[in-house]
Amino acid sequence: MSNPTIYDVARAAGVGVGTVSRVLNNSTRVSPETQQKVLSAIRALGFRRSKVARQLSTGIQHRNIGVILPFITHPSFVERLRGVQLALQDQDNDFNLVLYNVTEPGRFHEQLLAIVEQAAVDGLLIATLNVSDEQRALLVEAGIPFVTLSDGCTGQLNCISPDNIRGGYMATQHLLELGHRRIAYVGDEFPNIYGFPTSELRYRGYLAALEEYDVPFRSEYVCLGPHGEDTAHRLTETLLALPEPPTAIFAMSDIQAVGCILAIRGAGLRVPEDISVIGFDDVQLSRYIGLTTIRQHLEQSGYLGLQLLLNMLSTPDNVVPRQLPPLELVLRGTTQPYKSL
Amino acid sequence: MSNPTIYDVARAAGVGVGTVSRVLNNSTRVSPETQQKVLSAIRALGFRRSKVARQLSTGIQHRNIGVILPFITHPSFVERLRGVQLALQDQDNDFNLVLYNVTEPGRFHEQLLAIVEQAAVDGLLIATLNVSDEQRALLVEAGIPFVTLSDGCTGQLNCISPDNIRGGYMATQHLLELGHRRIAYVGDEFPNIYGFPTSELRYRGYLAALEEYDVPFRSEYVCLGPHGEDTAHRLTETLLALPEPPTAIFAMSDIQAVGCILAIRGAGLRVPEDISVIGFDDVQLSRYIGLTTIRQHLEQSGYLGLQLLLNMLSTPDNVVPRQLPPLELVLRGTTQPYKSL
DNA sequence: CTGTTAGCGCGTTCAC
DNA sequence: GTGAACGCGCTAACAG
Repeated sequence: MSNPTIYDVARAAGVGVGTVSRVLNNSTRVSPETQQKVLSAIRALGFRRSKVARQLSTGIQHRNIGVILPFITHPSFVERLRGVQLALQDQDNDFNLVLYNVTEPGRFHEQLLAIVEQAAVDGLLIATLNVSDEQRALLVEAGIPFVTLSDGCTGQLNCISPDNIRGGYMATQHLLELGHRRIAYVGDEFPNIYGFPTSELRYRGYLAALEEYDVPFRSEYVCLGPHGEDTAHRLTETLLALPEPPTAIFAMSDIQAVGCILAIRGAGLRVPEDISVIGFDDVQLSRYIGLTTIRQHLEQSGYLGLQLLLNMLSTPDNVVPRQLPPLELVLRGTTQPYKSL
Repeated sequence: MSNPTIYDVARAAGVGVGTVSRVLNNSTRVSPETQQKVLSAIRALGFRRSKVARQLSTGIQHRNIGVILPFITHPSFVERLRGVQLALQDQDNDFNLVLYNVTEPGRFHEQLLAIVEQAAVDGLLIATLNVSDEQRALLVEAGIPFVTLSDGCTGQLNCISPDNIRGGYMATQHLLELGHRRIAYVGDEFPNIYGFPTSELRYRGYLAALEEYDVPFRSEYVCLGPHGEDTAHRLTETLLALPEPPTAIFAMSDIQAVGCILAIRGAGLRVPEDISVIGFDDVQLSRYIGLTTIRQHLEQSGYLGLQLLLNMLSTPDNVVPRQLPPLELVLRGTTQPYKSL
């Protein structure tokens, strides 16, 4: 029932295993006739040589680095992946890139367990997923170096993370400096389903900026919901229906900002003339639609993350920390100074 | 110099290999003291158990399906990958997704060779890359089932491909029906660096449509260059500088269409009032910027391709062909009827 | 040219 | 509870 081995092939062809191995490896020292015999035996049995046995025997192990991320529709994963890929190619080492997709938040732990159990990976990059202490310990114990691209890690060496609080502050500050006082926040509910606190952190920056500018907090201006353009669209509609709607919106991601903009336009209003909108991330899309946003260097984070991981893999005793460039305010066309009507 | 094995650990801890194996697998039947001895020996030696040996021994091989594609900045790879991922998750089988990135066209063959040599993969999805007969034979001989997401395969069972000629025809026809007669084609030089004939096929559709509508072909309206938004931008500028510039542009991809639009706007003209633009692909971006385009169901093609591959893997004797939905004209805001000035 | 044999590193029976 | 021996499927070195 199990797959045929070279022994089966050898028997079927009436030769020794060595010969089978030789034709498999295109060794020249095989007579054409026996080669044919072996070849047809291989075909007849549907033989396929075992990768693992081969690797064990040759000692040639190609190593895998795994990237595990929630494969959500969000474009940010692409940008990070691009960076990962770039780092991999720069180093020119023969690591395979194995992609693990977390479809449901609940399955992350299960998948992590499987990865550890199978020893499937030599190093792991964990993107946009919250790693519990227990999970950290699991990986450490298994001897699998890992780097997280989390949004809320605080000064851990093996984590690449932007300063989300500061980013939230910067976005809100920009709006405040433009004279806006009725500023809404549209973001993910927190903690979000994957357990990362991105939205909360950016929200805290939002609060801090409001306080700094002595602008009273208004709970009706805070709209939280599941991540996505559609949700942001709906939330914005409720915002617009308010007796005193906001004059500016800080969306916690560019995709959500798009939802906001579409909702505003759908209500017959203009961006930025009637309402200013600022996003967060600076994904590629934002360039094309001219969205003002906070650039968090997503590609860089993937790049640095993988570079760090490779560093941990090659010289564990000499791991040099990596630093993300500071967040930048990218001015484009969706914000403008507040004008009273 | 080589990595320590359980034998080394056993010797260092003064126990047998069996015991080491037991603590490794959390077998309960180990006394706490010996467990500690083993554990510290493991730590001292920096032991990490071999993945391959373990797999060989347990017989638990997890299978890999490889996806090889040019990891260009082009967003279409993302869409296909999303489809691939979806198919993988729908089947709920424990295949690992291994990503191979072709950075330089010349390296594709080399990478393919490596994949075959290492038997790294149980099935291969080859996206947007031209596979020579020699390479096909290589894969067949190695017993690696593969599916291509090529742009120019003609009725092969293991290929998912849109009808690019027809797509080119549809795009051009749309422009012609709107009354345009001065229609430019902006596309990749062909064959492009990766050897696939996409641009040429769509161009042939363009020609066919022109002929059908008795519109004389004008070579100055055909602008070819390396793929990318920037190139399209430049090419469009030369188009606009023509004594008699086109009134409509068919760009062979959405990204290039974006380049065209930006160039047109940069010249102080409007889209579609002054010049109509139609793209090809219907990537996500196009929805946001309201680009009229030909939808080629990229995600679907990834989905169907992987589904087909899994089908070939599980029941090689009963491979059912897959069919891509027909191309669709997606009307958005970048084309309008021709108006003479 | 070809058959035989000894590992590759680990899990897993067996006896002890 | 623990050590020794065998086998996973294949390669490579050694005889013939």
